[in-house]
Amino acid sequence: MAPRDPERRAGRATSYDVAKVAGVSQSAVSRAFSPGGSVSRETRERILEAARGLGYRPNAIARGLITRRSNLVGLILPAMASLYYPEIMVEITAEVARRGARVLLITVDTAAEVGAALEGLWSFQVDGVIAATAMTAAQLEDFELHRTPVIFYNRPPPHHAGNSVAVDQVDGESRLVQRLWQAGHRRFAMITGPDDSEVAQQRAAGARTTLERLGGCITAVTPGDYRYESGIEAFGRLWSEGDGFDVVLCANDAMALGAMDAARLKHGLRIPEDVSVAGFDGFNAGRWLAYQLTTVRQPIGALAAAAVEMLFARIADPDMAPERRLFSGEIVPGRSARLAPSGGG
Amino acid sequence: MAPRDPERRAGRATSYDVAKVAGVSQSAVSRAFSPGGSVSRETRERILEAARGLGYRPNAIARGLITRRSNLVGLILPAMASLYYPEIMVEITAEVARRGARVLLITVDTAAEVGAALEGLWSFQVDGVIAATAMTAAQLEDFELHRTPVIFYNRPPPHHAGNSVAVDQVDGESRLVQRLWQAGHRRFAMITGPDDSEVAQQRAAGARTTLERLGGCITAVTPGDYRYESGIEAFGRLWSEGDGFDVVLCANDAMALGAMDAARLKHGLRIPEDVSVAGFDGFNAGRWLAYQLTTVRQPIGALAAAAVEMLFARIADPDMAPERRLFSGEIVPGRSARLAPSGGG
DNA sequence: ACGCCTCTTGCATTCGAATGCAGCAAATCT
DNA sequence: AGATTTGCTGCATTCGAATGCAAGAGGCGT
Repeated sequence: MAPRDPERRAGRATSYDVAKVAGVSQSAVSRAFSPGGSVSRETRERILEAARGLGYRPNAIARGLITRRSNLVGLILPAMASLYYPEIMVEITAEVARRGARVLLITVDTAAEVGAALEGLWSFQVDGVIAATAMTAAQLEDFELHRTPVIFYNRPPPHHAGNSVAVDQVDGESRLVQRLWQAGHRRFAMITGPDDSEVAQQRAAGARTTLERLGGCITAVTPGDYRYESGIEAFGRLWSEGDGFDVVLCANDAMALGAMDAARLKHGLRIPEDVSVAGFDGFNAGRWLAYQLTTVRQPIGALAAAAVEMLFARIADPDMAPERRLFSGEIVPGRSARLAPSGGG
Repeated sequence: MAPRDPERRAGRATSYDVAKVAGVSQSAVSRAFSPGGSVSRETRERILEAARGLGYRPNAIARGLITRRSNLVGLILPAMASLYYPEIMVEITAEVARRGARVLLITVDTAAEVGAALEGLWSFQVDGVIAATAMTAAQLEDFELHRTPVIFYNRPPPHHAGNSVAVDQVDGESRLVQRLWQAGHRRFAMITGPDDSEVAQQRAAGARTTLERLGGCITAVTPGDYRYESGIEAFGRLWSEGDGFDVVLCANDAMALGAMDAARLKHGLRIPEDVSVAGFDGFNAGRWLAYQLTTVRQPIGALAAAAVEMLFARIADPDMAPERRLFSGEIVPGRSARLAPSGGG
C-alpha cells in the first residue's frame, strides 16, 4: 500500500501516522488497539504514547468495513413511546454502551415509516435491532435475509417464532382484576387502548376473561388512544352512559390519570369512595401525591437489560434458537383503588 | 481490484454483485445510486432493477470511509433530560432523519461520562454533534481539532464563542415575574435548581434582578434537584420557615408540580387563593386539569429545528462563523398563579 | 552446536463504494 | 468529410484498519 500523505488534517490521525511516529508498522498499531493483539508490552506502550500524542482514535467506520461488525445497534421506537416511556430509551442506550456498542436511534410516527427506518438501518449495517413497533411479514423476512437479529420489545411478532421480551399483559391485568375483585369491586368499566395495539387488546382480554371466570360484570367499555386527554373524554362518555360502576380499568396510566382528573374535577367524584381507577404501566406521574395510582408496573429496566442481552447473544451466535421472554408486571397498590392484601383469598 | 466471491452471504449484495447482474461495471452502480451521477437513463434503470432483485442497499459504512462523511450525527443528552423532556430527542431525531442522516444517541448520567461519550463519537466519525451537556475546555478543543461542528442545546459554552441554541432564561423568568407582579403578587419564594446547572442560575438571576428593579422581596430561597420529589421537600422547607409568601417560583415544572401537591395535599392550602405557584419549561403534565400550571414554555420544536439547521450548515461549510441563537419562552397563563393580561401595565 | 518452538513483527491483501481520468461513441458544428 | 463537443462508461486507485502468512529473534532441550 502506498505511503500516506503526511500533510493530513489536524486531529484526524490514522494508524499509519501513529506507526510512523512510533517507528513500527501499521499492523502493529492495529494490534496494539485490539484486545488480544500479539504485540510486546513495550511496543504497545510506545504505540499508545504516540497515539495519545497525535490524538489518534481507531476509525470505527474502517474497522466495521473489514470486520463486518459495525458495533451499531438500531433502536426503533414509536414517537409516542419515547414520549411516554423515555426510560426504555435511556435504559437500552446505557446497556448497549456498557457492551461497547452504540445506538442508532430512529423514531417513527406511523407504522408506514417503519419501512424507511429499516432502509436506513440496513445501509448502516447495524449488527442488530431492538424494535418496539409492529412489522410486516416482508420486513421480518428482510431480517432473516440479512441474518440480522431483531428483538421485539413488548410486541411479539405475529405468525413468527421471533425473539421478544415482553410483559405478560394478560397475566398482569388478570391479577390486578383479581385483587380488585377480592377487595369488593363488582361492577367494572373499561377504557381500552387503540384497536391496532396488540398490547391494549391483551390487557383488555386479561380483564374480560378474568371477570367472566369470577362472575363480575363489565358495565361499559369505551376506547381511548393512550393519551391523557383521551382518558378525560373516555371517562366523560362512561359517566354519561350512566350504567354505574365501581371501578374503571384503563389500558394505560396516562389515560388513568386523565380519568381521575375528569372524575374529580369535572364530575365532582371522590376517588376511591365514589369510583376507583386502575391503570397499567407504572408511569412516573402515577406515583405523584395527587394520584397514587393503583397499577401494574412494567419492569422496564429488566426488559431493557434482557432485550440487550438477548440481542448480543444472537449477534455472537446468529443460529441461536428464537426465544420469547415474558416478565411479570408488579401490582402496585395505590390510593386510587383499594386492593385486597396480596396473600388474600 | 480482484473479482468478488460469487458465493456471498444472502442479503448482503454488494455493488459488484449488482454490476455483474446488470452487466455493467461497479462504477456504474455507484453512479446510479448517487444523485448527480453520470449514467444514462436506461443503464440506471437496469441497475436499479438488478439492485431491487438482489435486495442491494449501498453500504453507508464503505461510503463513509471514502467520502469522509458518515452521515451520522451525535446527540448527547443527560439521562435526566431525556426522561423529563423526551420531546427534544424525538424532534431532533426526526429533523435529522429528514436530512438523510441518522442519530447516534448517547445518554450520560454524570458530567464525568461526557468524555467517554465523546470518545465513542470520534471513533464513529460523526459529522457533527448536538450536546445538551456541559463540556470542559479540553473537550471543546477536541472539536476544533477534529473540525467537527457542535451545537450546544440550552447550554452556551463558557469562555468560548461556540454555536448554541437556547431559550433566553433570564428574559423568560423576568417577564414571568413582571406579569406576576402586575397581578398583585409581592412576596416571592424561590425553589432553585442544582448549583451546577447554569440554566437554573440564569432563571434565578432573572427573577432576582427583576424583583430588585420592581422593589419586590424574596422571602425565602431553597434549592431543589429538578425532580418532582424535591419540589415536595422544598415546599415543606419554605412553609416551615414560615416567612410567608404569595407565590413560589420554581426553577422547573417538575418541581412546581411537586410544590403544588405538597401545598394542597400536605399543607391543606388552596392554589392560587392561599399561595400561587409558577414553573418553567412547558412540561406536558403541567397542562393537566389537576395542575394547569402557570409557566414559561420553551419552544422545543423551534430549538430542535434550529439546532439541526445550524449543525448541517456548519457541516457543509466548517468555516462558518459561530452563532448563538436565542429564543423567547412563551408565558403560559394557568390557574396555579394569576397573571396580569399580557398587554397590561 | 543443532533443531525446534514461541513470541513479535511486517508485508500484502481485503472489506465496499466513490471518483479522476481516459477511452469511446454519438451528436453537433464548420 | 473532418473537427470538436457532449455524454456515457470502465479502469484503477483510494479511504483506514484487520489479519493470514512468513520471516526473524530469542529461548530451550538434547
